[in-house]
Amino acid sequence: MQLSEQELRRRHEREELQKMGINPYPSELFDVTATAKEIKDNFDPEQNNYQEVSLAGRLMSRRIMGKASFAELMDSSGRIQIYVSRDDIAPGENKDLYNTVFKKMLDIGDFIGVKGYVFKTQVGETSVHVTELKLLAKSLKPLPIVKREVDENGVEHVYDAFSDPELRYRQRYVDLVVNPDVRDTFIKRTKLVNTMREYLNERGYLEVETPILQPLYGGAAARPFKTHHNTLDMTLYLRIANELYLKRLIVGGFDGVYEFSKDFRNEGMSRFHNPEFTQVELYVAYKDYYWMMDLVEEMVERVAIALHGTTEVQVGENVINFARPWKRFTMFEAIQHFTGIDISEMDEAQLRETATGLGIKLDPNIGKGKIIDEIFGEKCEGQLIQPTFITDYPVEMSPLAKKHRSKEGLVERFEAICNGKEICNSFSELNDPIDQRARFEEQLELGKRGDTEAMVLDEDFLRALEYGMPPTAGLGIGIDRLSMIMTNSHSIQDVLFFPQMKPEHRQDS
RNA sequence: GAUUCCGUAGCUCAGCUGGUAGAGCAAUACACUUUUAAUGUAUGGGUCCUGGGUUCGAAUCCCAGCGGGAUCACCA
Repeated sequence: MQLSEQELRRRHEREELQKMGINPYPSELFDVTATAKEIKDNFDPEQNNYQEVSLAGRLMSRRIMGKASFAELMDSSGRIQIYVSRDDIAPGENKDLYNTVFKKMLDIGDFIGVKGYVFKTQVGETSVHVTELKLLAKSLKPLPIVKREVDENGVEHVYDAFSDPELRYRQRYVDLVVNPDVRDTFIKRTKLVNTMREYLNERGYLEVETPILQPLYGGAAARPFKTHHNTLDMTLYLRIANELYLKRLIVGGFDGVYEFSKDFRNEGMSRFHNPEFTQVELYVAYKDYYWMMDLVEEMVERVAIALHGTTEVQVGENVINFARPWKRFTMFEAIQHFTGIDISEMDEAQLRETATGLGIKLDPNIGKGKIIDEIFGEKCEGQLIQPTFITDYPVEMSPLAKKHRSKEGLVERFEAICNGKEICNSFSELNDPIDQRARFEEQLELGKRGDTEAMVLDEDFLRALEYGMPPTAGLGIGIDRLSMIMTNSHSIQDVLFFPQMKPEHRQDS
């Protein structure tokens, strides 16, 4: 590995510091008493508070003016200016700590700890006047230098942004250091999950864990990742959904269970798809899908408020309002609304003709349900910007959902669509074991005809249903998708710390 | 998977119809004790993604590969 000039110099400095008796990586704790944000929010020159503070972080910029310097220290809360004067940090005869260590041996990116008192400079910048300075960890690679200036109109200008997407995703640690927005996005993501978890816990539902390594995959239409257990000498699959295990727990007598889970699907990648992604799935006994719509509205509204303080969220060009109640359309109503065509009474041939007439290209092998889904996907979904529930899906698309209580050929299912994309999927769960077996068998037929995403028959799940499962409402929410909307992110890679990428260098195998 | 654009200094980018590499920031040296994209002067820093080809000569043109972005298709 060829080292750059700057890397060689920093390595040299590391050695020089050691020769001076300064450990560039000391072990002992550094007692932090304040953060940058806390000081900037609360310092008041009249109260003369924060006169003995201790804080730690990365050195992010330096402006050396001879015997005194200004620098920026960045901790987890943000940046604060520090003022370092030679005679304050090195009061005796020996000025090495300032002249040599601070001015020459320290670099942007190094972790330092400082003690001192807070004051405001002549231009009014809250700053820490440093009386003691200690190196906490030497940085050997130069960080990208991103400069920001706020002009007289309060508009921020960014210079030399660290913007190369490849570098940002591959070296997320660097992205996080120099791009504060990235940090905010991920804090919001965690807050989103926490808000949901609190909501579900308040209602008494039990957070559980179910297997990721499964002998049979199920609960969704997707191609799985396959792996192998050596001792058992058997094939295992990484889960594509949690549904079938969570329903087993409802059979077992829990009234409400949920799981935040990483799921894995061996499919294409795009700005909406990563091979591993996060869902929350919830199953509640004795409820139906109407009840679940109310829950989704309430929970997602609460997430929006928790993240933004309001139900309104800017997403791209649109302002999306998550305030309850959301619009509700059956799939047929939505299609009629956006195309003017009532397809509710059509047979397969009429549907095919209608779809073709709307300019939709259809695979000749697909059946009635799939055609309806195609029409909806092409003509409706993208136009649904404000959160909207779409209900009552064709039975062919939903092998785990209960048949509609009154509408032939449909199931009791809904999706919430927002910003033209699905954010959740839910149904009254199918609990008739005979019907469930028939639906699995239809899936097997699809599989035989070459559908690589068809479900497999899970005998143990059927056995569980035969013991009896109460009427149950189930829900899945894509956490990554919802995070994208809630943080106004264009790509799923922006809401995953470490999105999947090809290896940087091809590995010779 | 398809189409298309991109890959040059630590970062952001110039580099024309081919003549052997530039800027700003960062770095180094000096000056400067309330600056803030600090400033001034000077200096160093490159596998031009990789491998072939054309040519007297390739960052530039051609071919192949690697990596990435965008859009589209499948899917959450």
